[in-house]
Amino acid sequence: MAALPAPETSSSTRFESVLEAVRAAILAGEFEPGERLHEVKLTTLLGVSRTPVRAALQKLASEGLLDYTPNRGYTLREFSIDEVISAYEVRAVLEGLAARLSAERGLNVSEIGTLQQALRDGDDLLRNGQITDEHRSEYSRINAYFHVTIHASAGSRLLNDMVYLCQQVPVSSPRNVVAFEEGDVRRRHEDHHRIFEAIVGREPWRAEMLMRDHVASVKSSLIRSLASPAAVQAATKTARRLRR
Amino acid sequence: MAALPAPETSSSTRFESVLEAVRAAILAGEFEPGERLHEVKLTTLLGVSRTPVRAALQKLASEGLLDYTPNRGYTLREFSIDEVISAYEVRAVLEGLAARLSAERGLNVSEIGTLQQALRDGDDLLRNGQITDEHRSEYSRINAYFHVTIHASAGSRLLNDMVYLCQQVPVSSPRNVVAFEEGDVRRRHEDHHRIFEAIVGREPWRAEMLMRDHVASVKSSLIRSLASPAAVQAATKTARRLRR
DNA sequence: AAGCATGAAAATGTATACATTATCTTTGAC
DNA sequence: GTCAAAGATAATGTATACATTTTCATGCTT
Repeated sequence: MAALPAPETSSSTRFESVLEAVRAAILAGEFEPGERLHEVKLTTLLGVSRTPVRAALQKLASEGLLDYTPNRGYTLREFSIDEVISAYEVRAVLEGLAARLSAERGLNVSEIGTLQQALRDGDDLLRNGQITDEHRSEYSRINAYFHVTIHASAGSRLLNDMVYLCQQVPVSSPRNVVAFEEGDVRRRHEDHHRIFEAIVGREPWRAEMLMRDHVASVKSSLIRSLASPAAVQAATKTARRLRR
Repeated sequence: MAALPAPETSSSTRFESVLEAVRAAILAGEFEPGERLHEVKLTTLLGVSRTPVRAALQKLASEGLLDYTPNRGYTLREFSIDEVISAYEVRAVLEGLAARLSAERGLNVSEIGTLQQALRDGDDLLRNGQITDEHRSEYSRINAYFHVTIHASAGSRLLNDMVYLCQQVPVSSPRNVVAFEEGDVRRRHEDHHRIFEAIVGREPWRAEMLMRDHVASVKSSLIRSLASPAAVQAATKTARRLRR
């Protein structure tokens, strides 16, 4: 069936463990926006010395999650709705560029294989009428594979790093597809087919526009769900938790 | 005359001094691509302990200048021509987005003032026929003001951070305008006038396309100068030094 | 001679002590 | 009672010692 494995996640060094622990705590809403993250507190909380804690905080600041002021330490950034939305705008133009570059360079055999696999897996998953939460979560993984493959085929590390940064913005992670309605999922899967077509057909401009609109549509869904929280409550659940 | 002051540059903490010192050393070509940057060596070289050195190296890695592997330290990244070129592609779509967002939001009085000042200063500078290196360097500062103001008016910190990251890629910094031919400088200044017009006139799509092409043209100039190094030797000078 | 195991050297990871800066509390003056 | 100054407290910045890992050289085995 699905030949796309889940990504591995190991941490050997303490710095990495602390990094993930603090990141998880932040995303779980355990800090207020603007709140200071004291090194010593985290130290006692995590049972390690200040050294790996400092390194982790610096990394999180470079990812945009924390603010840093010399001699004053780190504070949790607050993300306004505007910033979350513009993060999608940024991601849209970046992924659009990735699709264009990919179409210009052309895909290699392995990349074509992965994309076709992702398309087939999606087809299979959406074949039957009903879509459960499990389906959505599974589709989320397939979706990630599709996009990551295209980013990689663009051949620009800078571009890759920046897409990663976009995904570090709370609420703008691709796993949020879980929160979308069934029609949205089907529509997006059809987008994938067309985008693949444009890239394989070496149509850079079309690939860029399709991908751009594809990602921007996530933004629209988000705005829609924020406008009517009762209608699609699942979508705002995470958002509210993070803004608390 | 020119009411646009130069940016200030102070460093209070040692971490910052080390950061700038190492960054300057890298940009001056004092390390080979792929070469390791040993903490202890930098320690003895700079007369500080490993702590600020480690912090500086981590920062430089987050900016994309260094690679990091746990337990194995930092190495200087090598930037292929392709990567430098695609950095311009990225910058083009990002600045294009900034112009679009700026046109959508509209400029405030202060921003309009700064942009008009930049345009006037450019007009004055380019009025007389001859353009010296001093003129280019002066125009470079005016150019930076124009672009930075538009980034800021887009109102997205993520976008700002990413444009900054693009500029950290060697050879792709805006100060490279210095290396351009006279016709290029004049052409770009005219671009500025049209971009300003589009933003003030609240034409998001036009603003985006103009800005995108404006930045992409820098890429074209770079490619041109790389193709015929004898013709525009100044442009490649920095590039060769950094790739050595 | 090639390859592998062993151990020494050196580099990075981590903890901790001390220095410097920021923050808070207290005290005094008005 | 309010404000300001001074000291106390606590936080971050830096240096250094120790732990762990990597790397390299040495010598052994085949």
